[in-house]
Amino acid sequence: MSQPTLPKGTRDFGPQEVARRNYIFNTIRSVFELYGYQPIETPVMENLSTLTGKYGDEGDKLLFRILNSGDFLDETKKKFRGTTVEQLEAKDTASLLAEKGLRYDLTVPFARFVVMHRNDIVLPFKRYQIQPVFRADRPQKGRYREFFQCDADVVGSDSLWNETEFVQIYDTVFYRMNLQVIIRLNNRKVLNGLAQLIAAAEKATALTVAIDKLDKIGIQGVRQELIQGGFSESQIHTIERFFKLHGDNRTKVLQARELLQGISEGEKGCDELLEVLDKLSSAMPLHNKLEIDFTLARGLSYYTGCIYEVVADEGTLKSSIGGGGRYDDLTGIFGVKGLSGVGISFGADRIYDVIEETGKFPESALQGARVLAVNFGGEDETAAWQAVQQLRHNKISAELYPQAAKLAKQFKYADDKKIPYVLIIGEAERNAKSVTLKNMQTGDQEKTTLAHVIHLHNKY
RNA sequence: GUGAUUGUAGCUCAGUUGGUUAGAGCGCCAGAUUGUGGCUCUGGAGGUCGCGGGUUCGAGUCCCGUCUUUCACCCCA
Repeated sequence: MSQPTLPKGTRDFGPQEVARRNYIFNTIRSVFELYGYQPIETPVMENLSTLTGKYGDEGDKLLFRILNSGDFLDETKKKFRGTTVEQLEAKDTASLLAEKGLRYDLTVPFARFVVMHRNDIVLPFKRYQIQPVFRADRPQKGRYREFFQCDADVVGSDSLWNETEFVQIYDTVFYRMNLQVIIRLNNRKVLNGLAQLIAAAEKATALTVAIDKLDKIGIQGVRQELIQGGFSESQIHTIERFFKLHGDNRTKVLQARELLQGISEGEKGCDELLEVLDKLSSAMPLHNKLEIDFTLARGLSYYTGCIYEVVADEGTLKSSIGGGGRYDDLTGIFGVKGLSGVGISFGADRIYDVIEETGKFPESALQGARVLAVNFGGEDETAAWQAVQQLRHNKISAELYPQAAKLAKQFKYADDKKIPYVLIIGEAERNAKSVTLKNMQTGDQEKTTLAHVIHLHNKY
């Protein structure tokens, strides 16, 4: 087949899809800016050395690597002539083939940005970033190889006001999108405290990975997973007491704090959660559900404090449409110690899928000309073109049908493109110094003046 | 990366145990209607059956490979 195709997991976007995506981006952007975040952008590609080792072994496998340019292949062949496979494996041969990669998320490039521009930025630095990221994953429902993340992070502030405001940002964005979501909140210190409580600090990761699956594989599944992970019955019993805690958010945290008594890290995690809840209680009530959820773990290993996850409370997509958290020493990996960061991310493509499925895109997400002027050719054509210019001069988006085609064809064009008004200027109208305006939705049409048309449409 | 699954007209899909010239609906184009879209009627165009190989007298149909789609696992937005 000579038909062109797209790489696996990538998509084209037509005019309507772009309009709807812009609606999502604009909603998120306006809330970010409302909270004082400023935009930055970074390149789609980073040095591989910036990216590798930041996302765990699984993450490294999902990095897209960019083949080096030039005739390096021949050079490399010469360079390694006569060397054995064992010698090759001992060297960093990969970097000879690829030294650049596509970014995997926006957080690591942001950390790199902060380090490189540390003398130019004002701390605490609040930035947002809306750009595509790339993962060499197998595509499936809600999972793409190229997708947009919308991140807001603040670096250089330990204050829990940041954590508090991120809850509000999530709440506000989804409220503006008319979407019901559940904002889940936990704290890594609580999870670490739990691991210490059962004397399994070194297995903290295995522990969190297992209990993170609770809502997916159920209590029995988690038990299985924990048993396989080498946890004892009594350890598992303690773990289960944790995720069986119930009551309102405050009660749950207080109960957890009691269970973690004497484990200072765990107590601190609970105190942080309580502080965020307190701060929120003195603000306007949230529109969406906020749930303290001790089973929330999140994969990225660099989280150290509060962690967030957002799932839609409507539609069928079960995976998260947003997530984030606090990471102490984010920039440490790039040599600048002691800078703490906290941030959140919106998964724009998954949000799109949910809004699409629930039919909640507003009509205004459509865009295009409001008025089509029909083209009769000759002097009529000139008159229509002048009218179009008048409309544009008055900020009314308008277009002239580019040739004197059959009227039915021109009307069908307006119909197909959902242009709501058609302006008709023919010989009769020119003689009467008037125009005919047809409303494509109602089918009504009236003879009027161009000035009146402009007056009418400027009201919108 | 593991395990399934899909591919036939622009779109959604039929296509019998392998058997003439591969069909339908929608869409598209033209006409009925030379100043009016949606509704109706009439006619028309449009296919290397994902791609490559194999079996067979004969393959859309069976076999192998490959790409692609979708889904689950892993992991994640």
